[in-house]
Amino acid sequence: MTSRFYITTPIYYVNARPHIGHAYTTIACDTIARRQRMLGADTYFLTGTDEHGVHVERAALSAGQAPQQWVDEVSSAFRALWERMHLTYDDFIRTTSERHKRGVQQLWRRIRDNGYIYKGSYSGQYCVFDELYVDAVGAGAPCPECGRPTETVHEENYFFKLSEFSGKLLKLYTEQPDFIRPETRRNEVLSFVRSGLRDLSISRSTFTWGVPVPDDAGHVIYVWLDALSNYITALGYGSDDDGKFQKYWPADLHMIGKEIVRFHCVYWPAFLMAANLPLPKAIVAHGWLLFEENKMSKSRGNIVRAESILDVLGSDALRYFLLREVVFGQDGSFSFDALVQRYNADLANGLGNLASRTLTMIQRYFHGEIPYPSHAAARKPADDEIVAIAEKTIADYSTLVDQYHFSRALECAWSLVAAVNKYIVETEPWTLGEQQDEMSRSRLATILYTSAEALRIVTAMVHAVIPDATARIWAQLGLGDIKKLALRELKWGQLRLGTKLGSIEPVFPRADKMTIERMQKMEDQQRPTLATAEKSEPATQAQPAAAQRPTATPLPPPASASPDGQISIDDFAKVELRVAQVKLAEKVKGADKLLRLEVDLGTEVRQIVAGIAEAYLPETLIGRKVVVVANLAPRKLRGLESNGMIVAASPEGGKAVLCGFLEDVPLGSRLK
RNA sequence: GGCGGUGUAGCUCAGGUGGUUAGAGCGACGGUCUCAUAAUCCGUAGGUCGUUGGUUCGAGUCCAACCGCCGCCA
Repeated sequence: MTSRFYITTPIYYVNARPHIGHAYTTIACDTIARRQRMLGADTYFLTGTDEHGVHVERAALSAGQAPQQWVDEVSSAFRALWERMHLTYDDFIRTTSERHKRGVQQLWRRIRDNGYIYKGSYSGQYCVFDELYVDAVGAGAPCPECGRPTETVHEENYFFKLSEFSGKLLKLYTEQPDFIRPETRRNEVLSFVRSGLRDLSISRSTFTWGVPVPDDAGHVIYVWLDALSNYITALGYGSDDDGKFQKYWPADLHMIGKEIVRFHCVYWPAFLMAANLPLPKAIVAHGWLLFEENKMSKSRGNIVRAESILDVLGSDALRYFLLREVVFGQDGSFSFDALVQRYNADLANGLGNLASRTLTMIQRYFHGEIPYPSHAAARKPADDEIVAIAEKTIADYSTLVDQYHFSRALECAWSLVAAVNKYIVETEPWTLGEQQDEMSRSRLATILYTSAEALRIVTAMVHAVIPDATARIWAQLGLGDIKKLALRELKWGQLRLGTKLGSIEPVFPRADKMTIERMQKMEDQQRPTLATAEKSEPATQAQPAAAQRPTATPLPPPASASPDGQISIDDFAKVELRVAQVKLAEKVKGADKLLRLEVDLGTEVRQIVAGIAEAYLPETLIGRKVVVVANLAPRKLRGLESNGMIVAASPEGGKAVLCGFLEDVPLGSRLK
């Protein structure tokens, strides 16, 4: 019986276009899925988009679009990118699809019929932004997720009896220590569950963009219950044809980011238990991909898209970099510099060059046919060493990669590459190539066979990671279609003598100095366009790219003032003043005058460092609406990046007085 | 504030159960070969192993306190 393997990515929220963070998760899953297929497993790889919730509704409205139109666009952007990257997913689920909605409602009914859903009422604080009920006292208390002031609400909701599952969940974590990886996430979940679980509100009635609660159209199902269900609805759960569900569920692996551990490790198993459905076998949480040590964010303007990398270096380069550079499970750092360095050192100089030199010599000395020694005496200890290293590498690599230690696995694979390069230098096949005697020819044949066979083995092993280049090396080795490779049977000596090489060409041409600039330039060019495309972000849209990246684009010339000091209306229009609300304020260490603020512009939260500490205590500012210069170029103060400026009156010799409003104004409103 | 984690060469990290001169990769520098994508290969780099105490014949490796960073929770 063939084994089955069902693997999922999270479904991506369509409030933003795909970037390399999304690509990272999906690449990791694609690698695992490809490997499982090569190992002969009947593999099913699912990804998709999460399209419900108040954020999406809001984004669509502000773009003047119907929600459905909006989500169609963004969802297709994800699929377009995945196609370009040759990601081999088997299905793409959208939460707005009928098949999904039907399945979610079915799951709801099942949980309800089992007695785990009840109608209750909630009065307290609610964060509209995060759709989150907040356990806090006092009107306007800040949301623990985003820091925005919460609203006091009284509403009827459906609740899930999460509190009844503490014991069962703890039993699950104990009996299956590998249910949650890595260990540190497991510890978090354990302490969360041990501290006691409260029932979970699983419906919302304040907006409509969601899946209606069965038999009560006034409510929509909580986005997380909606979203998590995708893992089974995509398999046909709740439909007439649930063959795939029967076949593939439970999932072998849910791959997720560390920010959604709780939903996957606590809520999801509890929902499934309540519905009497089998639980997934494992959940693996990876870390975040940072850009040069910083979190990628819209306000920083440092989100890296995958497109420029694909255009310049190709998808293999990105795949290899992400899996090799980042210790899986931990946060990792992306930079163009590191990408190019890895590319040149490992792919071009390492594997690419090994293929090139080996194949060229076989071409030159043996007319392009894999040679084999005619004399047993031509064999030397160095050859056997390579065989031993190769066999050990096959074993070690597969152990590591099957534990999702991609970085160490690739390091291990490359140790074979290095060993073969060294072997070639030490055995000097080019010297033997000048000799015509039979012994020299035999020795030369041994060396080149050994090199080519080692190359074949590395190529086969890492195919799941760098599929395109390895397919080409495979063809150059004269081995045809790499897809037919049975990885499980991979071992030394399978390369047949006489195999005719294909045409040889470099697979990883070296990247020159201009490479980084080219990618960077593409990113910069893309940003203004994206700002326009992402209509959900009026603040970003209005913000010229020049303001975000002062080094990349020349700054506009200073506003031309007339001799009497007057400016034109156009000059004033360059200053983008907007209403924002302070959600967090704290003193900057070591600075008497500075406060670090986080302000909400309605569409984004950004950090501003303001020199008002002598005039205001931080805690008095929280919740206050202020005026912000939104398109001011970022600047570092005391090591903190300030993205804008708070407008205040500055009397001579007196303390600053913040600008405010007598009437209430919506966040993000522009002053003009 | 509670719980958990973490701090080792310029960078990224290895260093079960304490034991001779603390390791690897990359980068940098010097050298070599020439089959190869100016690639390969060889050599060099002397890091208070966060700080301070303690246990021990002996601690990067155990304990305590402190400092820094991170995560989860409140």
